[in-house]
Amino acid sequence: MGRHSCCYKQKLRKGLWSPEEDEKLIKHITKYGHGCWSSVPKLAGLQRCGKSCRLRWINYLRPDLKRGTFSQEEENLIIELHAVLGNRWSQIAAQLPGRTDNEIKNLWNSSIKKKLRQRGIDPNTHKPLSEIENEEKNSANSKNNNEKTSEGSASELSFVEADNNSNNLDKSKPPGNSLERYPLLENNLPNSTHEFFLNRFVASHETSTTSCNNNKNPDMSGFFSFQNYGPNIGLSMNPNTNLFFNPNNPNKPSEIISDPFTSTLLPSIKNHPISFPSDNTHVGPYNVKFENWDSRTTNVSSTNTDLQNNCNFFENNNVFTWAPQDCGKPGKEASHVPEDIKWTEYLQTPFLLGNTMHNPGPQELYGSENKSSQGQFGTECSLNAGNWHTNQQQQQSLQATEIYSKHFQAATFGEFS
DNA sequence: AATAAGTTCAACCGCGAGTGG
DNA sequence: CCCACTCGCGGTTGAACTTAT
Repeated sequence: MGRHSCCYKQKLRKGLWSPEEDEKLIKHITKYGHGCWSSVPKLAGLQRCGKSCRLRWINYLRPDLKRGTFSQEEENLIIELHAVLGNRWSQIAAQLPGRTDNEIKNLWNSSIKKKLRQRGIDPNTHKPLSEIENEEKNSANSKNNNEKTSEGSASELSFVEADNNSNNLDKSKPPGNSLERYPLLENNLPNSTHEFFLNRFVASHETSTTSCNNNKNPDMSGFFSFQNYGPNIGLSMNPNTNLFFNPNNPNKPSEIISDPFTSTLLPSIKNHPISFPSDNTHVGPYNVKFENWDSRTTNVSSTNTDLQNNCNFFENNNVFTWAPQDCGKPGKEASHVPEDIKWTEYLQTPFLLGNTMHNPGPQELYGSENKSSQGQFGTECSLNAGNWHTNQQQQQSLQATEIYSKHFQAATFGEFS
């Protein structure tokens, strides 16, 4: 592991975080918010650079992290999303509440890739490996031919080639031959399948961030039809991964997708009526009392009407963005548009996902193994250095949806305050 | 028991985007 | 437009851990 140049200049600490450092960071952020990350280490009394603090918080200390082993449903979802989004880990992570992009990326590289290859599926293109080999042969042939004629035609083959080289992954394009894998889109596909996906994403993003009364429909239906995968990988044939589908009509977009805020209350919220937890269980590595997390997260008396009437509900209440409380630059804060909430966050907020993923049992969610020092998702980890009390039984009894509805409640109704 | 090989995952690196002066 | 700064992202690294020999 290297060292940030800023760390090097300032002779800052690097490497693994000690419990003492974690404690300092948590205390600081829970009390003051992170503000400008660059100022956090100084204010928190840490010999780290702001970047390192940010990373530590986002990937490890955040209270809404799930941790533990990935469930089969989560893996399936990752595979499906990867087929659409490619290596856009942050967007994939946005679909999996409590998971970080880093975590998902690691899982992909260490586990899922291997599994797919074992099943004869190319993890980059999500096509059968045999098909890839054929295409490579054809590509080689056509390349020889094209060299004699013209260059630069954006062919499917060149796309596959690019995808096969992860270093050259074109982030603007989802991988693979979409027509084959997204049959529902056949009638809708524009000239470029990749553009189609991108446009959908961009449109939905813009829609959600610019106008809540906009009825643009980020139609995601038909994205997933992974006939290539075997049953053990369990993809879209899994009825529980109907993330983007209207369960009554898979060919039509869900009401949730079409208009998350104007027409009706989020159906998933309806289906998962909020009930306050009797305990104060959190999923992060520490049990944290939020004293002054963010002015927008506390003292919020929110109702369903708020959700309906205020399209900026999440933004105003900062439920998911953990935005800075004070960014040191007054102008910036004054005109602070809360951190950009991606379409994915609108659409697949935890309670939405809870409705789309079946509720896996605790064993399924977290696995039964006790990963010694990795058991960081205990609910009652003391802030005492080196004394991380875990209560995995209690933790494991929480299902994903419960966990996240709790956090939603907590953030919305001031549970942490 | 010792060691090599393989795996996991926390953390770093470098880049690009956004923003303000 | 340029520059400085911050933030966030994806790729990569390497220490710690696990498994195989």
